Amino acid sequence: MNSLAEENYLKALYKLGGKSNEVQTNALADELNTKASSVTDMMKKLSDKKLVNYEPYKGVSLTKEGYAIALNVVRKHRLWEVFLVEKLAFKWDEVHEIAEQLEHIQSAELIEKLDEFLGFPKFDPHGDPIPDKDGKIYQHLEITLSQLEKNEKGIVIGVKEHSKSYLNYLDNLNLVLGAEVFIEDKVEFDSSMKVKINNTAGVTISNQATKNLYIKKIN
Amino acid sequence: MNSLAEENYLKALYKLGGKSNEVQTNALADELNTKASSVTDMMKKLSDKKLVNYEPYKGVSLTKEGYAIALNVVRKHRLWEVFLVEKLAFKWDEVHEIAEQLEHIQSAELIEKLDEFLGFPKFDPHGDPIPDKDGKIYQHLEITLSQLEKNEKGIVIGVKEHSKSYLNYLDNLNLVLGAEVFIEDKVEFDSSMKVKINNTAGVTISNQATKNLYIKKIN
DNA sequence: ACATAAATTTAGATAAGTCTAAAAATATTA
DNA sequence: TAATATTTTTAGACTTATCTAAATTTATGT
Repeated sequence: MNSLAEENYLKALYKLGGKSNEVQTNALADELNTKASSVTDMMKKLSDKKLVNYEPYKGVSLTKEGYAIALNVVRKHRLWEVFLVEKLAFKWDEVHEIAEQLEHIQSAELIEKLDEFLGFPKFDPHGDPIPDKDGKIYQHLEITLSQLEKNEKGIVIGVKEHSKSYLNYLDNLNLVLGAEVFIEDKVEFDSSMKVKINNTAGVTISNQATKNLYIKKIN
Repeated sequence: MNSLAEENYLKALYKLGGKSNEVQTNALADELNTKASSVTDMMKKLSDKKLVNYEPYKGVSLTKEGYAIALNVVRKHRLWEVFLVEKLAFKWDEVHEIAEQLEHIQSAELIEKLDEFLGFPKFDPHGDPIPDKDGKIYQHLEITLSQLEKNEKGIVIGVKEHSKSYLNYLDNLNLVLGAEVFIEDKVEFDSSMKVKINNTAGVTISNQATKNLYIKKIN
């Protein structure tokens, strides 16, 4: 069994380095709001447990086993987020902190039953893929709204940036998962866009916002 | 905010001493599977935080504030048990360990929403009362099956003993919440009973089993 | 009431996880 | 490439929660 702290390090390692990329000590420390020296300590420990590949001064990456654990934590986090939004009516900008706690509950049976209760969702409320029991991930193409051209249409399928303020901003525009967007115009100067959301009156959206929204192009 | 360990001590204090009864150091140590010296340490800490009344060698009891925290942990535990049984189809003998983890999730809003999602249940899957948001408890009368007389009838409303083996034993007899029992005979020698469960063929049940089952008498 | 037993507390140690400050290794740049 | 800057690690300290063993207090029995 791995401690809460260990799980959080593995998850951060997954977030920053994915399946096998090297991550720097400082990057991990930043991600976890801790100090580099604490990271070093933990990397030694995780290395002893064969959950990470660690060589002093050379960065760290997940081992196969560490990856599996990290992915399972991610799976739990995202399933709980679906539960919170779909069943308990939380908004998508309110669920992260609670899921950060729920993701550490230890019970394989609980998660399988929760998965079933939720209808085996493939994506969480932010459009992030939910790894299945065997670690398989249904990743969708990463086209952002900013990449669409004038007169093209798309469906919102996810967000790249997860801050509360951004999610809240999108929510107010009705730019939620499943919303239809039509590009009325693109402004070359600042790369902002004028779009129609679900066929309502057009609004202008900054590049900062459009480049963080994943879209599926439709006709 | 209180640590997980602190919450567990408060909960144990509630279990053993209720709202305000004194609890001995060793009793607490037994309940928590820890050592008396650890209990003493924690009592000093909780006393500093004004969550318990503690005088060396004299035992401890909850303060008003400590009681409120303990009761909230109990509320969370029991609501999660309802969720696990009613929504995720766990059996009543499988939920305790998972609820022991879930009870420590910190989010008042989560619990209010969960309560609503579950339909504001008054009792958990073992018949234990669920304190409401304000700490009110709907306690039902504590009559046990062993107290019924020959030819009397009752409805199972709860268990006094929560061991997995006992719960499993009851489940196999269909002696679950809501089951109807009719006393066909009482054996004076060993206080065992011959009962009909939901009008099926009579079975014999030991005193050990009948004295741990809460019943509501009916006609 | 005095000796003994039982319960409780104190003292000091340990493990996990974190921190600061200093040392060491690596990277950058003039 | 030598000096400087950046990154990382080491050393030692701290906190929380726990333990063992010894000391102390309270309870019990004759």
